[in-house]
Amino acid sequence: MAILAGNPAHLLASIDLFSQISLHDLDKIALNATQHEYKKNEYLFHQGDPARRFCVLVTGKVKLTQLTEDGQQIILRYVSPGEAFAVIAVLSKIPYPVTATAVNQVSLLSWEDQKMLELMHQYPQLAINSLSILATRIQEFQDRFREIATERVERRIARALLRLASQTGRKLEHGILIDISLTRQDLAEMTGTTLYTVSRTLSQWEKDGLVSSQREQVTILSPHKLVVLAEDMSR
Amino acid sequence: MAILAGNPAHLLASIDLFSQISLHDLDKIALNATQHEYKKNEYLFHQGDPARRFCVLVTGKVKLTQLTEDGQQIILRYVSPGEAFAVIAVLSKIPYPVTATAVNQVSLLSWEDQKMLELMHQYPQLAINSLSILATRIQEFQDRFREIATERVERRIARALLRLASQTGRKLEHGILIDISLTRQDLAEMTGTTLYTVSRTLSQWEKDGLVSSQREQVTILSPHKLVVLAEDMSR
DNA sequence: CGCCTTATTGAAACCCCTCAAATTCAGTGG
DNA sequence: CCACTGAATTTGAGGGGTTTCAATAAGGCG
Repeated sequence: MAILAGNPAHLLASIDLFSQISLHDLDKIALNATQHEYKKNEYLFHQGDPARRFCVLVTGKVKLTQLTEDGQQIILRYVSPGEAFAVIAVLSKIPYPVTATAVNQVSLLSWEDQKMLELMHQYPQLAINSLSILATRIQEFQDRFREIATERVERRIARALLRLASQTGRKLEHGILIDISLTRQDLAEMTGTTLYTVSRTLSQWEKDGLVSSQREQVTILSPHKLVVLAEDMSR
Repeated sequence: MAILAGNPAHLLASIDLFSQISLHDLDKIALNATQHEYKKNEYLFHQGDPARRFCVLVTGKVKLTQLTEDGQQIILRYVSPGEAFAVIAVLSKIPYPVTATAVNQVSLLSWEDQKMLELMHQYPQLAINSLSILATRIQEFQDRFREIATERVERRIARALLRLASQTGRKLEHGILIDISLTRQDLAEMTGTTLYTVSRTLSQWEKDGLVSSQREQVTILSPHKLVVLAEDMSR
């Protein structure tokens, strides 16, 4: 809830959204931001809420999910520190199309939507940076759309794990631990399958020495073999 | 290839990308645009080409496709007049991630990428408009991602037809004609299935009086029943 | 310890893909 | 005008990847 403490402009400077903006301007932009904290599993906002704030994650992880009409849930993506989210709703003036949940202890900066629009008029670079962020995100969705449209479940799970590893992987001596609480159900909702199929797949991979999985936790033992699974073109 | 003839600023004024920009400014923006024409089935650019131009479709339809590593093709979307495309590549400074094909006779306006960036700095509203366009597009992709991840083929085909009808539908006395050349293969590439399944589905729908399909052409006879198929929640 | 959530595993059903073959259709050139 | 050709479409048969359902096991937490 507090206005930025410490050295606000420097905090912003390392974030993509604010690249190529002078420290002087960042100071003014930072003045309009408020800081929020959330505990693990707390909701930041719900799908359908009016979109009021433009958010940038500072620490922690945020999960963005969408509920289908018949009650199924899917995970759209995980947000990492430095990334902006809730950009879409603010810009298109519609309710939040997703639900945001704190995966762990989260701290974020946010701007009131109208204020952010003013700032973009004042500092066009801010709008242009947002554009390239959204552009990248569209491309990611196009890729995932292609994947889910053309690929088998096993490969999609492999890709999901690799993506997670690159975002939140922690290197251990025997492999890469995906360092968030991650259920089979979560993986299923990311890849468009069922928790049963995920469980079977992980069991098989465990036998093959590809991964080691515990409750709500996966460690990749052989990234290389997983990449082969994800990329290999021999059907 | 010609610089805009006729009344350039007015031509732009009705396009989303240029909303809330004064005619005076539009005149200057128009000065930097060039106009191109393409014949049916001609390629505007290929996936992998360096991205140089920011395009707005004036007349006709453009199909955006993506090729997978193993040679499968998917259709990402159809572009209608007034819509911008190739936005992503220019903004993120990567090669075109898609191939653009003229579905019929096409005329478009384009701006050189560097020039468009300058214009966005000069007229921030231009960047902000682009943002809300991209925001809408991401949402569309999120929705389609959810669909393809959670829904059965029949429903996905129903949705695809309804979307096409709203974009390029021509009202006839007995139904809505989807007014572009549209093969079973095309529908399959839009919905992540095979042309065989599309063919079977359309055959069944034809028996049920939902649609009437000929070669490369589909007419929706009962939009209402199709909506029920697309939206009905009883599994 | 008992409870609730998460995960595993088997069996059956089924949706959809794959392959093959036949058919229809539009365009082309004789 | 019609045979010829290649593309688009249809339809059947078979198989396989996934889902679904059910039952059991394993972990974490009060």
